[in-house]
Amino acid sequence: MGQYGNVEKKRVTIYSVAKEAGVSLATVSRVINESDVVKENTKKRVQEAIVKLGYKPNAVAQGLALKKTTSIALVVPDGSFNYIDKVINGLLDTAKIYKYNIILHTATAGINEMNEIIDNVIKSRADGLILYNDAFSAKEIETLNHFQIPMVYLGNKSEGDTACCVYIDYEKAVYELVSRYLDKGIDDIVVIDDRKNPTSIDLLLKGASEAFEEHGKRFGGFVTIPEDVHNSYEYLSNYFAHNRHQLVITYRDSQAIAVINTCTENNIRIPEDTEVVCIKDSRYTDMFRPRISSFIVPSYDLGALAMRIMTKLLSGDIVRDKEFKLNYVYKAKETTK
Amino acid sequence: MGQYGNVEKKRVTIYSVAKEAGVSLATVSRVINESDVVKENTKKRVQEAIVKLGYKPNAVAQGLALKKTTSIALVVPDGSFNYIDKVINGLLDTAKIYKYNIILHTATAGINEMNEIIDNVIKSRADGLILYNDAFSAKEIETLNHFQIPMVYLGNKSEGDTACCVYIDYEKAVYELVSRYLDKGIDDIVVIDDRKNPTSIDLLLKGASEAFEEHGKRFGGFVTIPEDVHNSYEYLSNYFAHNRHQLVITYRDSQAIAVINTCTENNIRIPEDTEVVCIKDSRYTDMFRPRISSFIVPSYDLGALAMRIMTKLLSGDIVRDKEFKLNYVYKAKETTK
DNA sequence: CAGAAAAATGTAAGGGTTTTCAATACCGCG
DNA sequence: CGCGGTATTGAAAACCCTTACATTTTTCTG
Repeated sequence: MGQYGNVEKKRVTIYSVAKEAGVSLATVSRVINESDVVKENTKKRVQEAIVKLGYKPNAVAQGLALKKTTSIALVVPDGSFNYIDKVINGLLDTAKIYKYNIILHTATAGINEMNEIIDNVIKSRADGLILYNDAFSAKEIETLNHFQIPMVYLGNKSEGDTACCVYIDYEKAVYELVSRYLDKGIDDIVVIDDRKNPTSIDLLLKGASEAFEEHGKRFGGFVTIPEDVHNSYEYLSNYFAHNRHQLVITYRDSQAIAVINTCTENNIRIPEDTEVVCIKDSRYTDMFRPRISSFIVPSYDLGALAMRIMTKLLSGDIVRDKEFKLNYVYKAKETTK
Repeated sequence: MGQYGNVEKKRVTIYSVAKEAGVSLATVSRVINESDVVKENTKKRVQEAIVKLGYKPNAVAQGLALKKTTSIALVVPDGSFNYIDKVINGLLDTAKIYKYNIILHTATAGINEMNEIIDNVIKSRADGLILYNDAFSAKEIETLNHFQIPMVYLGNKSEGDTACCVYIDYEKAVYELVSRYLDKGIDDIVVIDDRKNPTSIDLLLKGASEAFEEHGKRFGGFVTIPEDVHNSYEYLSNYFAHNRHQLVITYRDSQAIAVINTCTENNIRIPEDTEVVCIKDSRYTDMFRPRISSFIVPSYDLGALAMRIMTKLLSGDIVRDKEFKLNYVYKAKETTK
């Protein structure tokens, strides 16, 4: 059985084209690769042969010859598509421009599948690896640093200082937000601490802590969703049915919605009694009622930039900066006063 | 520059292993591929050499030799990740089991990028193509049928009858739903007709029409969002601020939310004045308030099955059925009486 | 128009596997 | 011990390309 089922037509290779055009295969190769040494006349003949035979270069053979595959592996947390939508779009659009293919992998955060993925990346000879790591622990990520694979961390700071990273400075965002509230004398502030997204959440906690410290106070306000809790919505519901706070900060829209729903159901008015801020905006933060106050995050750019950096890395360019922080904008809506 | 940056260690290939183990490369190949003709003793020696050298087979070379890449291309509509989350999960999990890699492509519905994608698929020698096609027009899909690529349509019926398809029988779902309402004497029913998802929407319209016809009535109730409308939320808002209906059927959660928000803002009570049903459930249909009545759709299974079928296709098994319809369950929540 | 330089093209050696077919090693038996 | 046969192993072609280097053709100079 040949490629593509039982098609029995003989394959058309660079040889067929060469024969058809009456040149050597080297010349055909040069035409394909847009080398400018080929005479205009010959080039035309070859191109006609290519069209006539419907020849398409075999990327696998090219990959073998060139020792690169123009494909890069993308690893995202299992079940994350609903919130990394735009990131992936940015990534894919940029990949398309540079003719890279994206091989998609998911890893369940918590279960250390990194070794398995690395294995695959090495076998498949992907040229590089982009890791969307807002849900992976330092330990999981550490696994990656043993390998000499061009890598970009996307969505968070890289701990091992070898790889590039592009992310939003959530630490600063939260710092500014919390400071503002502390200035107003509001200090009953909690951060929803979802242990399934440790790296990102740690930034939030850090930002909040700093702000508190600077105001001579100690930050202790986190609601920790234990790692083994399956239904975090239920967990939060349960908590907020019995606890009140002045300001609740969440990372994901779904958590903000859980908090808001629960408060409303328990006659806690939003924003009068409790204010809620979601760190990352999503298409739903604006569709939900009340509209959820959040930071507006350039997700598309995040993905696009990560891919751009990857291409630079792969083309051998020296990438001087290791950390790329993208800006965010705070947008107060209806869940804050 | 070698594979993976400036690592200068000589590559370890099947030759290195052969040398290390004192056998020929053919034997190493046999060990790798778990051929059972190799003597136990030799096999052990080879395996030790593999471990010692850290050898990983080069999938590119294998691909060339075997004329297959164990990778399959997945095409999804641009910007669809927020709603095909689970489908992709099912697909990837299954792909992992069968050791297939997924190459991810997006195509903007409406702009005919299929040719470009086909080109890529052929160049990259992906073994097959899975098309999530709830947003592609028949014309776009037609392009694909010219090529002898093993293909599975996911999320919708295939028009060209060559390829397999796995989908939810939305037509029947809507038929049943509408019939139920008509039986109750409710006939001011509209379907949100988003021209950006023609194939799926057409099924809805068909299902509704049938039900009406059977009741001796003519169905004319669609609110068509023109293709050139960017912000469909706004469009729907505008419409529902000035029009009332007894039952509104939408395909996506975001459309249902738009309708509900607008109705509420215009003092149209839900579900008392207007009922709303969303065809596909999502994590948000249950988080939104009021909870949105919807069909519960086995999205994960949809993806998993598509991939399973693909593996069957590729292993040369005869796939007798062409159409795989998956079941759905209707779940009345708070937007219906 | 010869000869040198430049331009265009061709030859052949990889790149790392799989697999067919041939060669060798090993077995049991007479 | 020799033979037929089977179990292992090896040699080499094939998969389809790129590219350094060699060769041929073209162009230019005097």
